[in-house]
Amino acid sequence: MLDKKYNHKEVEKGKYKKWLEKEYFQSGDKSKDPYCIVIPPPNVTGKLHLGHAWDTALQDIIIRYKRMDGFDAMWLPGMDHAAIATEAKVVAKLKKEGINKYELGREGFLEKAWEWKEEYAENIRKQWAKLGLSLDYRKERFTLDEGLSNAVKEVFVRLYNEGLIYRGERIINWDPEAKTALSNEEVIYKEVKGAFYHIKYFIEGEDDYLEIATTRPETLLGDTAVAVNENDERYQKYIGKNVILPLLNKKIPVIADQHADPEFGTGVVKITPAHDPNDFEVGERHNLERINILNEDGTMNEKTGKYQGLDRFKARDEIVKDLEKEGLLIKIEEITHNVGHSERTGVMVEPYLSKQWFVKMRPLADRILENQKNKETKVNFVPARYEKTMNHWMEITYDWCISRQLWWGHRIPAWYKGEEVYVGLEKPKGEGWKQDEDVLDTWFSSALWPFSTLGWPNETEDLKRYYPNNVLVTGYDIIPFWVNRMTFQALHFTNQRPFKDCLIHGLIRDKMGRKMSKSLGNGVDPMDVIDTYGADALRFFLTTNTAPGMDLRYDEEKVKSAWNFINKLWNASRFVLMNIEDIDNIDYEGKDLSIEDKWILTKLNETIKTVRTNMEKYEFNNAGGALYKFIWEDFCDNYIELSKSKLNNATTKKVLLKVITDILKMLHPFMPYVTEEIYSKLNVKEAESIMISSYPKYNKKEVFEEKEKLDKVIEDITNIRNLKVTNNITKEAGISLKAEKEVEDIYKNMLKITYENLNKEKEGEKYEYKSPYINIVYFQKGKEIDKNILKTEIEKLEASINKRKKLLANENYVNKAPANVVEQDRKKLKEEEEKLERLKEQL
RNA sequence: GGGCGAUUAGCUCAGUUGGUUAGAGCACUUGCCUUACAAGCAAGGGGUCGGGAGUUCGAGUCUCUCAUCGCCCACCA
Repeated sequence: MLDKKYNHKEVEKGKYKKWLEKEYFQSGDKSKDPYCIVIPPPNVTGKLHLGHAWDTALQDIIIRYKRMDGFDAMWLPGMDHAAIATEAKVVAKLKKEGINKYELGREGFLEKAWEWKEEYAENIRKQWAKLGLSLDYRKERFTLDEGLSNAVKEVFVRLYNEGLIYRGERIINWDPEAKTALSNEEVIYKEVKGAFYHIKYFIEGEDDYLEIATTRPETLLGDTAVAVNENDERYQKYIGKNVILPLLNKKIPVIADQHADPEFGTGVVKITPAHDPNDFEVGERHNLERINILNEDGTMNEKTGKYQGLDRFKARDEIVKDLEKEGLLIKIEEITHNVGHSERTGVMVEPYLSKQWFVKMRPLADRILENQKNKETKVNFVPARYEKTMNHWMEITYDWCISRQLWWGHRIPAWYKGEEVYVGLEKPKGEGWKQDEDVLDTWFSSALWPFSTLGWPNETEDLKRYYPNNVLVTGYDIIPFWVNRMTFQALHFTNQRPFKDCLIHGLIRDKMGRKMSKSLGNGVDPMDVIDTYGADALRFFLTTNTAPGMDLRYDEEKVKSAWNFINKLWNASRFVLMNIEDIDNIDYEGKDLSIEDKWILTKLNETIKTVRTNMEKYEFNNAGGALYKFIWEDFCDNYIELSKSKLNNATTKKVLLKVITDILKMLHPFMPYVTEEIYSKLNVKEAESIMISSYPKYNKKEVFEEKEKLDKVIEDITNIRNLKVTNNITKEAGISLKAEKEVEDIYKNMLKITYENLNKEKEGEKYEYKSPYINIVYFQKGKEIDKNILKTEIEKLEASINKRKKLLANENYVNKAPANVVEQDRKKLKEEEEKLERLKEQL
């Protein structure tokens, strides 16, 4: 028997371990159709947050549903080495211990990083277990493991040989804190206060000057030209002349270039090819020298004379001071503008000239855009609008900078000897080859995740069976980083989409709608929530409180509400278990079913249909809502109450058992622990675990037309209760009752009418309620009847009838609206008119 | 500047291809310790769907427009 109250800690205890021991999570039954999800690999940088809990709960719901529904369901776990993020953490940890990364050296550092990885991976597995995720751990992968590293190398080499990977000197986004290049996607633009510094650039040998505005005055040390637009009449006369670069007193030319916009600022632009992507292009066009003025750590380098060694911001201050001293500073105009920051370290990124490896994106992106036009082969986004996000990024894409000046990651498979470059899977033969020191962007390996985890480039059984994956579940913020890249790599290397569907969810926010972040300190640890309310309540909250693709606010009250729902389920189950001890099968006979049995079985089947439809559409909010309503209202409030007077009837008991079994099964993907606990206590069950039982199927034979009748009876009961409450009818009131035989007891039980008060006295005011199935009168002495309520109701009803009559008199409506809709209206009108009759009689 | 989303009850959110009287949870009112559950039961109150225009027999739902908020992208010398 169940305890009196639902206790999530007791319920969850030991279950996950048992599931693992029984190997329920394992895939591979070849007699079934395959269904595969690969987990978005969490970074081995720390704890899982609520966003992970949400993301994985969604996947677990899908995979458990599919497993119960007869698929060979495979959910592949794994983790991401998260190159820059992890390296930053390990560096910080070492720093605390007084160890410098560079003193440690590459090998020593990697050893520490692997130690870190093991520790955090184990922690993540523990959290997955707490959440109850049915992952097939035999398939677990790590982006840096041998197989995946081979896949990475293979892809790099092949793209290189196809001309889709190249090495070149470009302006990239430089993170001076992590001392590495970043991709455009890893740069976050934030609005900051800054200034336009207006500076005089004197014309060589003249008293005249050009006024130039810049937000980064320190870069003037790297200027190699000044540009104006050739159509700009103000400046045409200067083209071809030289200006004197302030502070350095160096001659640089005035050139004509379309980059200078006469409408913007003063119309004159300083050109710093080594520190601005646009200027870089101008430099290319005019063959200008590229002068890099920065060190890797963001300090000024040896080319900057007296400023050498100063931090870039300190140097800016000094330069502005010096300009002012020399009378070259015209004004400082304060502005707010968007400046790029590193996604990981948060520092301002520096556009920086550097030799890096790039993926040539245009052909790969076009492949996606082309493929998305084909309904049969495209990635189906849910909600569909997110396809636009992917397409948009693919339309504007830049070449992808993939090299990172880090140690933790896949080392670039390129070797150099003098001017020679060799790219291959292995070190080339011969002496003197030196491998590239850099590693690859972490997303380069995660882009291969859907197929590299299944064994690609080898033609493995798993790859044949589980690829493409059925669905990928992730947040919309990850589309540009990951979904896009998986898609073009998959199309390029496997000629298929990586997954058929892509279920997108939003971001988790705090109760006030703010993003959860460390700096705000508003983060919620899912493990704390599980401790307080249990994994089942957390999962139900996360997956049923929002429509697909929308953000979700974390609200403890709602988790509590989920807990209450589970407690309700618990108690309903308790009631059933208390009363079915002598039942050893659920094979009831159709002829033995009462009207209430038929009613609940019909409702059950309607619910199964709705739930299944919504599970297939990933609309778990609707599936959860339908279950909530069915369980609480139909089953608990009505069927259980109705069953209480029939507990000596074996059929009633069997129906109770049948319904609670199907309820548990349908809820299982949402709340695995509690459903398993209750299921284990059932007398009759098809499997030793609910996990491997079958998902309920819609059964047309158990849909009965008597359902309509009981719906009406229940409506009557509500109305009669309302009549009693609004008129203060007491227990002592006399009752006269006439009801249809089949439903008479239902009225009596639900209205708590006993023989004592039936026909007891028939004096006093009459309170009457009539319907097709019942005619009941309450007699209460010494009370005036408040007929106002009745009058209002009649007025309302009359208004509704008039409206409907008018509608049905409208030829346009009758001719154009679907027949069933019109028929519904006619039926409704008839009912309303009958009801009006009855009410008028009572007046 | 471009795109996307949101705007529905006091709060947080649903509302599927346009079709009865727009739903839920929490909060609120009233009455109940009825032996599955007081973290519960019963009965209620509360919104005209951001504003405006249009299409339609019929609009929360489709179109246009305006407003506010949020996100993404671009610009930012």
